[in-house]
Amino acid sequence: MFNNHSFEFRSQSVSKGDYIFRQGEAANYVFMLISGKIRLERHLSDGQILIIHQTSQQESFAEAALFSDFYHCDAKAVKDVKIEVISKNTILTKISNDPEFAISFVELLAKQVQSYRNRLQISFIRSAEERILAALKLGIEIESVIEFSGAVGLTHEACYRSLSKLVKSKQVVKIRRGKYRLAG
Amino acid sequence: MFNNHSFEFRSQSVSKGDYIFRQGEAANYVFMLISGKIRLERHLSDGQILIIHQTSQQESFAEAALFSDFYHCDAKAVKDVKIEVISKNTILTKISNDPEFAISFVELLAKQVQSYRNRLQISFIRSAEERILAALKLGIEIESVIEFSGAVGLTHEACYRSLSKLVKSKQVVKIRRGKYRLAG
DNA sequence: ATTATTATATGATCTAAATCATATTGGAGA
DNA sequence: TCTCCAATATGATTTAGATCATATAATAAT
Repeated sequence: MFNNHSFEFRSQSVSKGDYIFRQGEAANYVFMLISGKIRLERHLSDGQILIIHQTSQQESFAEAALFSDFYHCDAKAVKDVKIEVISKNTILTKISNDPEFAISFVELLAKQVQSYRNRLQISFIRSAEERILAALKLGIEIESVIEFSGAVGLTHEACYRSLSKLVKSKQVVKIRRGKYRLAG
Repeated sequence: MFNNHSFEFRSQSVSKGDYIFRQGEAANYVFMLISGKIRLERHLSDGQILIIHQTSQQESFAEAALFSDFYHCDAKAVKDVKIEVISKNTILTKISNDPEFAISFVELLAKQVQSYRNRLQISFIRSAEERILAALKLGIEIESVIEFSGAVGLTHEACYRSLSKLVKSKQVVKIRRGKYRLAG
């Protein structure tokens, strides 16, 4: 969404495995992912890591930090990434001065709200198989079972087991090791 | 947030138990709750009902429908409510023309995103007691255990049991029948 | 005032996912 | 090529929450 708008930003490269920002740091910037893959993750008190969001799309992230003093999660480069770093002030000014931008920004956030509602909904499904099916129907992809298990809130063992059952019952197709898709 | 802005809206009363809109209906309006209490709920395939959101605050709801053709949940009056009904067009125009409104609307949505991330996070906590504690720390209130169980994704039986343990271990205080608060 | 209904509450049992264990596979890197 | 390591995969066991059942208290309805 930032494509159509001129910005004062600086480009930055981050190597795979490195962090773009960490939970608790002062939140001064919003980011635009240009290439690669990033993951937003949060550490739970019991050591579990929750994947808040993950994308390799050209999209912004950490917009929720606009009105927050610090980041509430880690942003990690899952692959080598190129990002654009935009100061919070720049965006707030643009929302005020550029109506078209304001609308598209509101749209972005409204869609995020819906997407979180969907994820919340699937997290309430008790059966592992049903939960995995629901996640796939929502468009959550399985490129790695361990990653996926973090996204749906199941152990990876439960995911492996359920996936193999779903494959047997022909509801899911196994593309290759660790990679699955909805059947049909 | 709509208080400071002049709007063309119509006021409407809805009796307890009635619906303001239903899942699947054409989404033409955003709403502002003036008084009473509303609940947004979604029906899961297994019959479970997920409470998406619930509030008696003076706040807007169904903003996510701004860019959606139909509502994705039911809006139910938990108590008798007074609401203001605002057409989607009105709001979109206002975002374009009123920079101050645009910023506060973005803020509203950004906070909602954070709030859903928080709820998603607690829904991934496996221990019922820890989950309930986390929910209380997030400010989710227990005015009714059955309501609360829907909000945190546990059965009401599990909630009753965990709450009584938490009261015994002095981490939670029972105010009265069905009403609990964090200790301290 | 009496009945009906719903929320609260707790006990007994079941079950499915978590946990723990172990084996295998495939890829990264020396 | 060989070694190492992380991801995949599945088996055995445990356990906590779901489910089913029942009782009681509070509220609403008549």
